[in-house]
Amino acid sequence: MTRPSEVTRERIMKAAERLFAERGYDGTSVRAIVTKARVNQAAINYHFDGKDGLYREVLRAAFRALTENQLKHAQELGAMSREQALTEFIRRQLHPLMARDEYSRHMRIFNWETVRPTPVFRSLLSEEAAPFMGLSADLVRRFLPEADHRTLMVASIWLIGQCNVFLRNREQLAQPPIGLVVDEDAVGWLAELIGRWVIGGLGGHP
Amino acid sequence: MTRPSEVTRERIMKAAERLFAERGYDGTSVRAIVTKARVNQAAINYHFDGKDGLYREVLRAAFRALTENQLKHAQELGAMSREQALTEFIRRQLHPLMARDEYSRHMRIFNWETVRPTPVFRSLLSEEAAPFMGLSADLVRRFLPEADHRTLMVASIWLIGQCNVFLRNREQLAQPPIGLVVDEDAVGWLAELIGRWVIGGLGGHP
DNA sequence: TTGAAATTCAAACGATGGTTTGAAAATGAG
DNA sequence: CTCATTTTCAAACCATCGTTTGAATTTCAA
Repeated sequence: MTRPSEVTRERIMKAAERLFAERGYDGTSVRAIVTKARVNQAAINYHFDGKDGLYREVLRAAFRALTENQLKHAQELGAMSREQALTEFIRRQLHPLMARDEYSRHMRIFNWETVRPTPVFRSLLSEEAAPFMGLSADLVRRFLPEADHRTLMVASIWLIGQCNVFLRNREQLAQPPIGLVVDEDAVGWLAELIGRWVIGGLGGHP
Repeated sequence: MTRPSEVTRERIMKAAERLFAERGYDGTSVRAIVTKARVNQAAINYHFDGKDGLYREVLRAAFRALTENQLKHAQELGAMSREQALTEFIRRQLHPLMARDEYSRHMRIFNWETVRPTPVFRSLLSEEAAPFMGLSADLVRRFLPEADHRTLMVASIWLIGQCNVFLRNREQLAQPPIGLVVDEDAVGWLAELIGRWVIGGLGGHP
């Protein structure tokens, strides 16, 4: 059974996630959230102990969903050639380019955090970023088996960052004078292209 | 002679630049600005016609300084080998890693804009981004002389984005569990490393 | 020195922010 | 059904926000 309190909680979370992603923490008012969620003004304080508490909850949920989604397909990469695995990893990173889905909403919330990290985010990152970093490191190690720890780490970060420009500036890039519109087909093409460059850079055989 | 109005204007600009970079537009109040600048409350409205006008001014100044700084050294790149030029370009991009200087403050203001671009920024970008993109495109073209327009453009964007992860997440990366602290020497090392990967990816000879 | 223009200032304004309140309504175990 | 608990609600509260006001002060050409 879904207790009535659960449905308003869920409504608030959903509305808040969208608004936080769109306008950031400072940019969204609790009044905007309760209006979008069609709940009472005081509901946020009752259920989440204030705007801060709600944001913390939204952030945790986004983080969990995001890492789960990436790690879920981690084992598949092990079965591929290193070149295939790397291209697949990149393709998955580029996925938010295709649609304004839940996934890309979570990414947006994270983007706000990279500009000015909240303490919640900092701890979340230091506690749970390891598996994701590890995934990238595993991919890189197959190309640089003899690299020292520091180089390997930098390479992992570098790999993670390969798609960021395209993700972060999607809207700007779509407009003149660039005009780079990316549909489903184009994502595959883009992943291939970036994949080839990354593989070449790491000394693979594209 | 420096008119008295000029010094308060300058004080406001300076304080505002720092605060906007640190906390973003929504996160900084005009009261915080006037306190930091040690000017009267109404000064912002008198000199800049409101918070919006001040922000516009700060943004324009940051943009101008940033592009000038890159384009000023553009011609030097032409005299180098393509590999040298590309590494130098990357080193220059990594420059803000070294110190909390004016340059990195401008970068931060831009980072806020990439999350949620203001109309001012949009127009600024569409009007004046061309030369900077062109610089990147020139570098890339020396490696991909036969690439079509679309590929060349994507490659240019890709090149510009190579250093973003390190710049944007500097604070986080410096902390555990990564612990990537970057001093002046390390920037050179990092530029070499990234340079080699990019060159390799574009089919050069690292 | 004079006087009009430019600039500074303290105070207040209206709007919006997050949060609190106390009562009303809904819920569900006994 | 009963009644204690949980949940919703409209209204108000208080702080902060960006901006305005009108007078005081400073500036500088005449």
